Amino acid sequence: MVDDSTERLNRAFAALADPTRRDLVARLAREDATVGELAEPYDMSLQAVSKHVKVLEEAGLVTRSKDAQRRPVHLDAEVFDLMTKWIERYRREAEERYRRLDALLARMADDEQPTHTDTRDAS
Amino acid sequence: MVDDSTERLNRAFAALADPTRRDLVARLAREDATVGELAEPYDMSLQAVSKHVKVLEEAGLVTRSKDAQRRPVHLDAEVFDLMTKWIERYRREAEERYRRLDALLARMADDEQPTHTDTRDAS
DNA sequence: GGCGTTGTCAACCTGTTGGTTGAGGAAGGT
DNA sequence: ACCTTCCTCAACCAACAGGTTGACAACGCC
Repeated sequence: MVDDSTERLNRAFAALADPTRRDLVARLAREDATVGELAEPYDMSLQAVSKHVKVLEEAGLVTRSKDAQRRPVHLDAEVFDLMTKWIERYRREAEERYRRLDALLARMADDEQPTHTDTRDAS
Repeated sequence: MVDDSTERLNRAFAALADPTRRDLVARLAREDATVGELAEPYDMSLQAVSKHVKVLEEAGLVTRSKDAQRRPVHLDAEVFDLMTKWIERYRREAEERYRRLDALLARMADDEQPTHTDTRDAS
């Protein structure tokens, strides 16, 4: 058991790494659509688009009504949360650290300010 | 020209699709590190980690001081913004649409509410 | 200059991805 | 019952990704 969210993030990020799939997501954000409708604008076989949709589905980004024949694809935004939370966590950590580094550098600059250098050993 | 940010998003999402690379990012969020330090905890050759770092670098997620020999890897959070903006944009669109759909359904339910069906034409 | 440390480059292997074509399954219309 | 529409499945292919090992480049230290 490799931590379930790890696998979900793997799939989610991989799914969005493809520009065609990002475009599908962008369009599905506006309205549900069938595979046929989704395929129309691309210079690509229907089967290829079907595969892309399958990837999105396995990534949990998209669901399909069991409706059959006309089975519209629907965007499920939940996994997005997982991704943004991951990203934001480390972005904040990095920025926080950067902020602290900045403060440290500022303090060091202050310590250098006095022209008479302090040579005493602090121990 | 395929829109520069498309290519950047391709690389960024692809980079984070790998759990080892996400772990590298997580560690680099806390502190800069050399390739050797980064490689230590993994059951994987140094060369493999070096490749991962290169992928992160080409994705713009990480920079290296030209320092040479001891060339610490440093997390650059800027690309994160691009990703979260992309994700949040479509998540919001989807949620907005969902909200509107909900409202529509609520209205339809209201129209059915009265037991005495109103047959007058509203025109 | 020679040596250890640190990291990259190159070649190679294997599995996966993104596309193709061809065949076929499942529902609805007539 | 049959046709059409919509979609998936299967086989195949080229390209890429993630790992390996081996060679070697760049720098700091004696």
